[in-house]
Amino acid sequence: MTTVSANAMSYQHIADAIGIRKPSIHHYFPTKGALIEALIERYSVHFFELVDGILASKKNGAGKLREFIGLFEGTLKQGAHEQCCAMGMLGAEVLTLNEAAAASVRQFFVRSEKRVTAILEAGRRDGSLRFEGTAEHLAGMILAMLEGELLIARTRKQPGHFRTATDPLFRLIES
Amino acid sequence: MTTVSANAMSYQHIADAIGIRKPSIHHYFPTKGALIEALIERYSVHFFELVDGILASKKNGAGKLREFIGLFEGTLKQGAHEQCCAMGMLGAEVLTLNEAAAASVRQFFVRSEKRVTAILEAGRRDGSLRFEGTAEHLAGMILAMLEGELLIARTRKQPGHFRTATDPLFRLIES
DNA sequence: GTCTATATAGAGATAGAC
DNA sequence: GTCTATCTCTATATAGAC
Repeated sequence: MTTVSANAMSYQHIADAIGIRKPSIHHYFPTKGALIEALIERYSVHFFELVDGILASKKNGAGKLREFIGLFEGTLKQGAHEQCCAMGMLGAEVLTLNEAAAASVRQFFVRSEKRVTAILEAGRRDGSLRFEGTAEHLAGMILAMLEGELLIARTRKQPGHFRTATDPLFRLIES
Repeated sequence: MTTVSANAMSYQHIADAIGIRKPSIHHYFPTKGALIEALIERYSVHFFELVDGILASKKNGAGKLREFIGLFEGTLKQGAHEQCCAMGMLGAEVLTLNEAAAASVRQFFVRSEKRVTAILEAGRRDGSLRFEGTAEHLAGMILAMLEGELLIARTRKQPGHFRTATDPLFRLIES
């Protein structure tokens, strides 16, 4: 199921993929809104488990930032479980989602920005990162860069584009 | 027509918006693929006219970069003709587009990256911008940041988020 | 918990009148 | 160039049997 958008994902696709019939899915997710909300919740929990693992590691700030960016790059790999960041996918469709789902997507980005802010502040404290201004604003920029590059990388034939587009960040802020 | 995705945009929506009936649209755009291709072409021509105007201006590189970023910020404004970057919208759906349309979207990003590269090189020459590494790679990062922030900004309630997430760039590369 | 059958709505698209 | 009428397909969703 190389799912590419919430709107493009249908009960029929899911039914075919897991080998049951369409109405059986409604037993678990009565409406599509409920299904998408569950998808967001599941992805979100998984993502922040990984991120909090990174935050708890012994690496310095720059190392944590590289690992965080690696999470995003990993979603582009052939055969990856998720072939794009589910939130970028849903963010693009946020205006078509119900209010609960839209709020969850918004929440995802707010929480992500907080985590990147924490990484940047750690890096500034331990001397591995150097930048002026608030960590929060720079975190917003980095998150935007990552979501945007996932989007752009999927349009490119060039596999290494993600790396060349995100590496310049380290030339700018790494000590 | 607050169009939010190519898949969400239907002949019916267009018909309602411009006051004719669905089949009349097929007279101009026989298939939806043709319609989307025309949309991409039109948007692309318009966008690069604006960008080339910026490139030809007397501003220094940093000024040109600010103007280029302003083009993206403008698409977020209430009542703007386009309420999101059409290419970001289509980029997110690129895997659902036909080959011709997908190639046009890819081409759009390639050409955009070239323009940003030119702006960065101009800025480095005139001394208004300072950065290490290739201008092309940094251009990839900036474009990713812009597309990603358009996406994220639409999920945020906070109107100033675009500005705070893109401003840090200038603290990093402006002389 | 999964199924068949079906309801309802909307999509893209075509035929043919005017 | 725009219309009415219609086709076909697919979508989400429900009822009710097993």
